Amino acid sequence: MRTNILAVALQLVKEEGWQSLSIRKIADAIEYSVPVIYDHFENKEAILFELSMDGFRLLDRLLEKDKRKYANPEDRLRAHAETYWNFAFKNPEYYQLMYGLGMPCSSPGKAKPEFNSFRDHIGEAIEEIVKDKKSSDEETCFKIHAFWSVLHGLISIVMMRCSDIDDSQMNKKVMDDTINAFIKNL
Amino acid sequence: MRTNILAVALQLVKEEGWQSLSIRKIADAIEYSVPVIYDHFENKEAILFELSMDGFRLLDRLLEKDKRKYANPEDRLRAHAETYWNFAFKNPEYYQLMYGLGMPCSSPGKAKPEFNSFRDHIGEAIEEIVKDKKSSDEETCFKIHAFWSVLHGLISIVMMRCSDIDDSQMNKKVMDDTINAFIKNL
DNA sequence: AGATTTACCTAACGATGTTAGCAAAGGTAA
DNA sequence: TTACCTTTGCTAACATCGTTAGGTAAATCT
Repeated sequence: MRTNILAVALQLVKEEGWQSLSIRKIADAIEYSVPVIYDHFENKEAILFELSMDGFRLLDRLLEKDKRKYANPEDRLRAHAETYWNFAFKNPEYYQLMYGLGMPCSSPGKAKPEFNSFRDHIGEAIEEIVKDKKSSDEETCFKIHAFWSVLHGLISIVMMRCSDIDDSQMNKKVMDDTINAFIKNL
Repeated sequence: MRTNILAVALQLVKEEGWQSLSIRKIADAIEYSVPVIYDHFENKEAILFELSMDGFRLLDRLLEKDKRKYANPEDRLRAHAETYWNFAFKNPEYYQLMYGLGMPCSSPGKAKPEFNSFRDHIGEAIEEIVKDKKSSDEETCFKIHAFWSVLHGLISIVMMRCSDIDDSQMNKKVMDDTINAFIKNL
């Protein structure tokens, strides 16, 4: 039942967006009355939270794959960036929910470890890359933060249709260029 | 009246955030009944839209000041970045509304010219910087896009409390470092 | 059989955005 | 003055939302 509620909610969101998701629509879709939903979730936010966790877990699984595939930290970092990008545009509902894009944000974020999954993965790779170079912990931390921000900025601007570049291939190319420049400067 | 509605709405948002802004609260605050608001705005979204325009205009005015102050394009680009950053954190309500951070987004963005004000300003500066170097129009366009994305990513991650860095001075330093690296690579 | 727990529903509460329709006030023309 | 019309504002309602109180009927346990 719990699983069914989450699945149906996600389906509705894929069809009509976060804005139009309501408890009543979920109830209709699972063919039960409204209060049944409250037997399984404290409130609507709890449903969104659980869905966002699903998103983080899905992303984490993809990043783990990269880790197993690429021993070289630079290759791995590139793969992580690509994975992050693809995840965002294959699952925009998840990405919007996870980072509060264009919707009331469920997550102050810092609370849950899943939230930092991407940060941790690119952190590992970046630390390995800068290991040799004499880079302070603080500098490394900054670089990790900056790398994530760049990616998130590129993705969210495209996702919110703020980009003046329509072609998605081109937008991807902008990311590749930026990532390359970033890695060169590590 | 129209002006008053907008002013009161902004005030309410500053006090309690976008989530809790309602037509009825606005009506209470201006000491009129609810339908009066609909004499001046088609709906709630129109109010948000108008407020976001105010935000874009305010930002534009600050960027224009930079333009008058800095003739050197590199200095100007740095100033624009700083202005953008400061604007975001002095007016988080505006920034959130303008780019749909943690709230239902009113703007598909591309429609309004005000939306591209920042893009245009940094675009001018960047074009002037890369003028000498043999850089295609497309490459320049990409660089503009990337520069904006980097800034937006840094700002929005900090604003949504996704950053693991608490100190705002440090977050600013991350931006400065990133901007420096970016400019060096132009 | 009787008691209790489970599964589920109807119906409501309060808040939201939005609108229909009315009342009072003031100006204009006869 | 009287008749009209526009302006200005309101009350009251509608539909939708998240949420919950309380009830019913079946299933389970003692």
